[in-house]
Amino acid sequence: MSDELPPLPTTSYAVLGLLSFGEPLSGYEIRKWAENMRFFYWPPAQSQIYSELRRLSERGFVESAEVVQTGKPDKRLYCITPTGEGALRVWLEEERAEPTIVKNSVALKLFFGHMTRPEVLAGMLERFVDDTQQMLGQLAVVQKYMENEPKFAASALVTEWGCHHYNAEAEMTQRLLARLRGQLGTNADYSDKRSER
Amino acid sequence: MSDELPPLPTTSYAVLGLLSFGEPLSGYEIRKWAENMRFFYWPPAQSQIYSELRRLSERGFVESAEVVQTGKPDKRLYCITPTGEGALRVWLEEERAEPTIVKNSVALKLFFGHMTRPEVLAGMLERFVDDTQQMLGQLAVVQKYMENEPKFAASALVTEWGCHHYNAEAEMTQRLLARLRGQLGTNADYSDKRSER
DNA sequence: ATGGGCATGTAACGAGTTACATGATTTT
DNA sequence: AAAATCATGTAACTCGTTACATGCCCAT
Repeated sequence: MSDELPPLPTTSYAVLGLLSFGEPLSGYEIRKWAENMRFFYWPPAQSQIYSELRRLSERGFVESAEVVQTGKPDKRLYCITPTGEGALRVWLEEERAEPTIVKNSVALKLFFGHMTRPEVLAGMLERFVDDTQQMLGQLAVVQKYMENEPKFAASALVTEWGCHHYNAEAEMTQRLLARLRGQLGTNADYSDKRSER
Repeated sequence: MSDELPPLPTTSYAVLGLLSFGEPLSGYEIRKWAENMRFFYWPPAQSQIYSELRRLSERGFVESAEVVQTGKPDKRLYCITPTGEGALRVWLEEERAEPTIVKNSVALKLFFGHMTRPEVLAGMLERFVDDTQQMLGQLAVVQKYMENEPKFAASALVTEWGCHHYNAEAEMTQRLLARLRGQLGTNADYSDKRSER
């Protein structure tokens, strides 16, 4: 009667999903996988991964094959259970997806651009382009790893999508930057800085 | 000595920044503005806006011109102070920007696509394209409001950037969808569903 | 011997959401 | 008469991060 467990947050399913590829993984390994997904889904902190695994375990969605010692420190490997697979499938098939969350502080700062000098904004956008291209390079590595592995067919679709995404982002930002530089001289708001000296 | 206040989270600056355009705003009005920024910065819950305003007020970054009654319920208008403007400028000019956070649960679900049928994934992506186009329409309204207002010159740059962004997103997702549909028949993993009936 | 990678976990905190509470005015 | 909009706020909670604690192995 009182067994209406609250729904799990998306982050739990992200952890659960990583165990659905067949291999048992430790918390530590899950963390590394999750980091490769940061391009489209922000990974939880290391400590949260361990607590998610405990919660998933309480629900019977994962099981820990007991501690393995490979000469290294103790290592607790987790497997997804049939119950867990069922729960994952139910989640995957839910009609209503929650909205995509974006927190782009560069965009936010540019939005308040009237409070600072255009050169500051330009520098910020330059760094953003650099960062985006770096992300792109890192994503390309992940993608190369996944394409041609049939197990990761769908996953590779996502990383490829991500490549296009960050590519487009970098290009759009560069165009924006060019426009911003073009306005540097002509903008009435800031042209008085010329007369300052 | 002990006055090392902890740095404010980005969300605080989002609220503070909205008061930097000159007009005093109430919590309620800030909420509406923040919602127009959801395209590039996820807005805090209504209740959090009020608590951020209290925190900002404690730091002397904003001041509340006392309660105004326009026939309607009480309305507390907040203004940014010179101290607040200084703090905002310092934040805007910080060299190291924090990373952009993305939580795209559609991408996440597609990443685990091996656990469900391609038709489910296709339906999901279709809905995502629809949602993206709807976002685009809403953003266009905001953008129209801001362009040509000199006060919002920088802000309009962001909304325009956002338009390109969501446009690109919709197109990329449609291409992805086409590819997914193309694989529906040829993929060995799922071709056995044909023999099911 | 120093630093980095492997490996797990706890405690305290801060960020952020949900649900609730209230009540007037305007629109349908 | 009902619903939406305006308007503010509290309490309880969950989500998620940071910092700390531990300790081994491996490479430089």
